[in-house]
Amino acid sequence: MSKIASALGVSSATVSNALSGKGRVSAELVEKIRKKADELGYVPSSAGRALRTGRSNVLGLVLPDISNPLFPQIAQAMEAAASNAGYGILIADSRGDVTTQTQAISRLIERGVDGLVVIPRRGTRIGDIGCPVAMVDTPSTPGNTVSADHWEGGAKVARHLVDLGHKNFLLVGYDPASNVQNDRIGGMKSAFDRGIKYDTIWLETLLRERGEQTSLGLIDRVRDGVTAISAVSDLHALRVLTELQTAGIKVPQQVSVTGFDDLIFSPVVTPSLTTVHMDMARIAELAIAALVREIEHSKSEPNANTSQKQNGKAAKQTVTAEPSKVSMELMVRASSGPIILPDTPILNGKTL
Amino acid sequence: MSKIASALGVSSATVSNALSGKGRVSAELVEKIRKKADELGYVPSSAGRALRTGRSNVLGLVLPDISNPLFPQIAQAMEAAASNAGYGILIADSRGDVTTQTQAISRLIERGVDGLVVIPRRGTRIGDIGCPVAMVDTPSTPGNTVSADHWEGGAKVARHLVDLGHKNFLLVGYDPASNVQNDRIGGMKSAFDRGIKYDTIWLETLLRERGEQTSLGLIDRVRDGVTAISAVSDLHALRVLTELQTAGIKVPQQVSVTGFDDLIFSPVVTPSLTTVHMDMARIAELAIAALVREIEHSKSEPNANTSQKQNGKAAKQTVTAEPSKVSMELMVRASSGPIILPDTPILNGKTL
DNA sequence: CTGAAAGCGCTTACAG
DNA sequence: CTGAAAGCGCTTACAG
Repeated sequence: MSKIASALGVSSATVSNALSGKGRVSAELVEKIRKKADELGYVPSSAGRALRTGRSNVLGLVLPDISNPLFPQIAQAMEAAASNAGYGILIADSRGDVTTQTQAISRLIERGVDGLVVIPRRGTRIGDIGCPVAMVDTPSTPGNTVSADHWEGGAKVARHLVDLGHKNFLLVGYDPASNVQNDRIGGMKSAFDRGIKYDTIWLETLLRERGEQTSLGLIDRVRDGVTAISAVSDLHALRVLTELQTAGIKVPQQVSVTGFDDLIFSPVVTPSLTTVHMDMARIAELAIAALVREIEHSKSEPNANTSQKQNGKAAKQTVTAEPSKVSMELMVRASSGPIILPDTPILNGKTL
Repeated sequence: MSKIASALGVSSATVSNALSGKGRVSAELVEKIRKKADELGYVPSSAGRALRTGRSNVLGLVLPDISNPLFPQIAQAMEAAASNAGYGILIADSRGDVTTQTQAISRLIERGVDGLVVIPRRGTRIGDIGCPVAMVDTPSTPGNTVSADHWEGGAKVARHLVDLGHKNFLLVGYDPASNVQNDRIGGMKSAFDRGIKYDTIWLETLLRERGEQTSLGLIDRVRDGVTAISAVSDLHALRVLTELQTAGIKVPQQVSVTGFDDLIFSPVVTPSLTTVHMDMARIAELAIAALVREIEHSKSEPNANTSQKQNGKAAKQTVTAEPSKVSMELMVRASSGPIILPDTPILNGKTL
């Protein structure tokens, strides 16, 4: 910048004003400065700006588990939303661990992020950390900023299956301690009136005890009359689907299978998977917007603007706007349908 | 920092030296300063440090497509490797587009990254951009820094199938312009000696013409004698697997199916998918290490250290160390095996 | 419309 | 072992 200034014989203040378009510089000078800047390949120093303004224009994204198959959707949506708002995204993986999550948050803060989007490890409360935070979680979790309406999503799939005539369900969860999964299952159950039978299994313990690749014992369930299997994730639905198919059970003619999240493989398998889609772009926009609002706001805030928190008692800065609930969309695809072969023997003698 | 200094009646230089452990401060003073820093909840200003040192300790990660199912593995590995080396990761999605990729890179540079890991859009050459770059691609691409040996991976699966007695293959690619996919397919073919029949299909055009959810016409292939189908990604292998299963074809008894990348669902479907796994952690370590080496190096570099590139002619800074090839590991699982029912009619009359 | 000056928080020679 | 001083690159009142 000083190079541009001296090359043109103007002050760096003028260069700054010209380049930032504050409008206090004559049009022709602006033009000249722009040209020179291009010519010199000038790239403003984010460090200089950050130091002066106290804002880095970078946001941190803390994820419970980057290897989660939903992560691509999340990261992509957050990156796009942040980018539109003029922010960059610094990622941190809390690897499902609460202490790692805390460390990740500290590291991000040390790197000078202006705010944080946290997708918390189940049931984590984030205390005051002296910087704006948007939590993305379930509506049933207090203190969150925005989330999909997982309960409604569960209700939608279940109602769809009930309307198709199904009366005997198997609900498949993974982690019984997950708020999201409990909401989804709760929503499903809410769509069942009397006359509907259902049972719920949670995979986590099952798999830990019997090994990752164990059979889920679905054949027995089907023999006992289950005609619809609803999972809390497409990943589990896929597991169910392929296990049924391997056993020669027809989906959806004999059994309907549904999932959640519209993962990348869901439209691509045969039969394609009926699932519930969340509008991540919207969730991300809301989260980022809440964060940005808070950040802008604290700029004009007159008090306590010393970059350090005062004696460990940081001002409450969690985003306080009313939490937003984003509706979920049912995607009806081939894996769910009316029962076509209800009364024929299910297996031709041999089991798996 | 100045707060700590004045609270203790020492200079900020001493605080700096004490906190950074440079060892020019007496042990007791260091102790006192540390304590005071904790007490005040001191968080060093990354902006101040960056401005002074000229390093942000942040690396940019440019991905062709965040929604790629392999992305979680990549991002997780890069984040971990960077974190271990003391760097943060700023992400940017080039959305498969070359211009977006260029913009993404500029944005990252404007944010002051010290270096870039680029997983290029197929066939992109990144020119001199005035900052260290590590490219992660195929060994067959010139100028890349590190990559998995996709060719070797292809050879490994194919050899595995040949050893199992298969003699008639269908190879499934997606994008015929992808270097990675061509390497994988090339490797497969290299394992076929005379006596092996094979055909290759590329899904991209097929799907564009006939719609995303079209049948791949696998039944005809199998009827014509194909007993092994090898895809360049688990995603396509999954598509193949479920299409076969829906048609009543047994995997692996009648047809073996293999994929690539060991995606999250691969061990979980029935039958679990034989695939080729790449050691992302190692790839990430190598890429980050190359980058860090280059960054550290350019620190001591005496010449041209003016943060701006001189008249558009930036010094060549692409990481030049010999490109590393990381070996790929074959994961033999249930979806591949010897042919058990070679001569029985494949379909019981009805097709799909 | 333009410029001189101060200062954001840090680190690094340089003195003492 | 400790301190005074300079300066990284920017922006923002404040004068003119």
